Amino acid sequence: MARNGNFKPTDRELTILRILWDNGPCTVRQVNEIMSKDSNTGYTTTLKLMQIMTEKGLLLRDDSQFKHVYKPAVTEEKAQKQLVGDLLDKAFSGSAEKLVVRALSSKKVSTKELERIKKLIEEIERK
Amino acid sequence: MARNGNFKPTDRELTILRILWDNGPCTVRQVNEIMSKDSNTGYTTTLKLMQIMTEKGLLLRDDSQFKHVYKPAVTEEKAQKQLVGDLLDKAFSGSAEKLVVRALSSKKVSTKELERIKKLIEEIERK
DNA sequence: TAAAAAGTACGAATTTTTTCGTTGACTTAT
DNA sequence: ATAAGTCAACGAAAAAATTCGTACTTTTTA
Repeated sequence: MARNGNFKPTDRELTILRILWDNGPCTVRQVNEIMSKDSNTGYTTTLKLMQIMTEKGLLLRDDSQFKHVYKPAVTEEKAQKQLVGDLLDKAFSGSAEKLVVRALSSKKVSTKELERIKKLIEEIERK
Repeated sequence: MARNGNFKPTDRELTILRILWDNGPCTVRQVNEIMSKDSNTGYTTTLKLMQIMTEKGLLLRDDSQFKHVYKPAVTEEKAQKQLVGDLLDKAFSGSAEKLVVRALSSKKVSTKELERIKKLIEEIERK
């Protein structure tokens, strides 16, 4: 999917990407253990998921060793942009403002974060 | 789904919700016509989708007339909060700041919008 | 070095989503 | 009032996502 420009991971796939972004390249077992903290998942289930994700072009696999090591094929930044862009279109009719409003009101955001966001806005405005 | 607190519409379902939020209560035909502008969809396909959404608790149906009229069971605001919250957790490890950064950099945002967002931030800060 | 442990591949079952054909009920225009 | 058009119900099938059992391979360890 990443290959042909279509990046649309399912929930489960996003969970795995998240784990790999946070922890760096992992084996299936490592991913499975982290994932199982929240929702119990059989080892082979995780394996299959990651194999399919590799086929889709979402993950890259190093199979030169016995324990295959997987890593994301997409940077966190690129994926996040895509996901936000999608949500923007589908749920907010393209209004970034509304999305920001909801984001800021949906979770507690620290004063420091707010300050940084303001700075970002001012930076954008200068261009 | 909305019923048990789980609000997780599929893409297709979100498209339909979007149409109903924008246009107010609609018959299946109306929704189908709007949806078909982008992607051709058979009438019965749309019908089935909306029936299932009704079962799931995503839509409400008035079937007192021959032509059933559907409307969202969830307000746009509530749905948007949910969706942003979900994405926040799943793709941003809960960091609203990052999400906002991505949102502002993923689409062109007008100066006016940026100003309004700044105002919003200042408002939040005052509390 | 042989048994146990850990790993991958494969295939199949299950569930969910998406699609649409057919049928029969209700409305409208003739 | 009847033919043509519009609609909802239903069932079924295709496609996608999720799950896991089993078999086979490699590594570890006793």
